[in-house]
Amino acid sequence: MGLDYYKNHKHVLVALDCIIFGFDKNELKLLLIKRDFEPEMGKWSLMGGFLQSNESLDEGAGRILNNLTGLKNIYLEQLHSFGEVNRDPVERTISVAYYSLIDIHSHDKELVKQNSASWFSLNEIPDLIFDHEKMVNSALKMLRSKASHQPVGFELLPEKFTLPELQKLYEGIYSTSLDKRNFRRRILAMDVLIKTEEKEKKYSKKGAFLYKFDQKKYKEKVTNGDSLVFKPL
Amino acid sequence: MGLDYYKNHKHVLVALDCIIFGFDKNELKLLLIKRDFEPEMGKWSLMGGFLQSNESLDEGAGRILNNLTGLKNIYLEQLHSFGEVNRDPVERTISVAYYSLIDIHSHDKELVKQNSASWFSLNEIPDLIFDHEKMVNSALKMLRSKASHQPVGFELLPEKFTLPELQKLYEGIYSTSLDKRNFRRRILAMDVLIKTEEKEKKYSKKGAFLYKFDQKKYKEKVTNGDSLVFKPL
DNA sequence: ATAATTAAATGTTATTTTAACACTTAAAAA
DNA sequence: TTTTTAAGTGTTAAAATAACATTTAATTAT
Repeated sequence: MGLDYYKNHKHVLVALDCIIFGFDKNELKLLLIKRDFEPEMGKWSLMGGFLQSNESLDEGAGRILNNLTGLKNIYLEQLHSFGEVNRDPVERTISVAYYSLIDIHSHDKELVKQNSASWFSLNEIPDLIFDHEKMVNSALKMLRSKASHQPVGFELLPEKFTLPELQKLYEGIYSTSLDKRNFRRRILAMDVLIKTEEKEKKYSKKGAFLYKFDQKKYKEKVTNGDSLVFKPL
Repeated sequence: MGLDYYKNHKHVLVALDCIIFGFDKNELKLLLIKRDFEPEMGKWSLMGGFLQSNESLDEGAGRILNNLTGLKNIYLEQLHSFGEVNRDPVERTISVAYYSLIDIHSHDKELVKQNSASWFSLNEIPDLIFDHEKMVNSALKMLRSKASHQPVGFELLPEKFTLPELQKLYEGIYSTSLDKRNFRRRILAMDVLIKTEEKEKKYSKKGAFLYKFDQKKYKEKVTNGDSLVFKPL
């Protein structure tokens, strides 16, 4: 072996695909694009692109997410790399999949339109190209697992949100229904929420108090190694 | 865009690196190789290689693991892909890291010698090339997380093992000490162990009963969606 | 033969956590 | 002022957990 050992190996294309979650009208949703290019033109797929030579995998995924939503500094985590030999019919390509949680109301709707993208409820997802369905299932599993031991749910909500909204979100993530009293007790016990004096009256006459996620307290807890297990179930 | 869209992107090398865990003398260990090729000749690194065009990522990782240990059908899971731009000084390379759990006494010692590989205790790991230390830390974290909700520990032991040995293993994985009575109660409560009539007398005069892992029962439980949470702590 | 040694094996209890459950309150609308 | 709607709040029985010490089986030494 030696330096030219490297040259004797096949170089492959590296794709980055993003599973983008949002939450709207009490439902967990996914942002998909309608391909206006070959292969599989006209079919639905995850937003993706190819790794460029001047960027890391994380940076590439961030760029692709930004291209579609206009958002920066978004919750984005690597999910898994998919590398079946014939997963892309055109050419050997491995895909590094990322999943992202965004506040569905904060993205650039114009960009989304330009990319012929739309949001789909989890139970209305169309057929997807290649192995993208596998990626989505894997991401959903990951999201569930993550949400049960890290407060990631907040990433899907606007800065201020009510406890009933937060509960609906967790119910969406786990496709289940939760007891209101137990939910509130547990989520407040995590001690990373700040109650504001404002009320959101969209959903009821009484109105529900708005809360904010306490980033600072959360980071402190992480630093101290405090457990942040949140089992909504 | 179109078919030749693919051609306009840089193709990169894809490496596969294996973090190989074993358990010996009450310690969790890692199998590392001394590089006899450039770059970084003479330094320690994870066992790795490049993805070939006729194999999937999983298959490639299995091949590399087999090259070093002679073992097949080993517990092997994808960990994470590492893709910093300059992680490999020779050429842009992304590495898909896998971690593997093997019975340390079952591998081919001749092959290991040929590859100038050795086993290292976790607290005696030498400096590693590139970003391999990051990979090891990440794998250890993953192993801990996995072991707490799936009975992966058995992969690191021979077919038959005693409960004291199993406890030592978990203590190694979590770098902690556990109460014998609570440990036994919990591990047996999982109901995936078969007690044999044989005793292992290596460690005591009385001898400890040997147990086997009940693959069949385990798979049943997985199929039924039974929870298999094991919190040794 | 008996005693000493060594690690394996075993159960109980107080404490904490969890899950199940129904009424009251605030505000707007009728 | 009555009705409507969803928000907000506590208690309790059951289950899970964590803390803890003695007995047992077999070998080794006397």
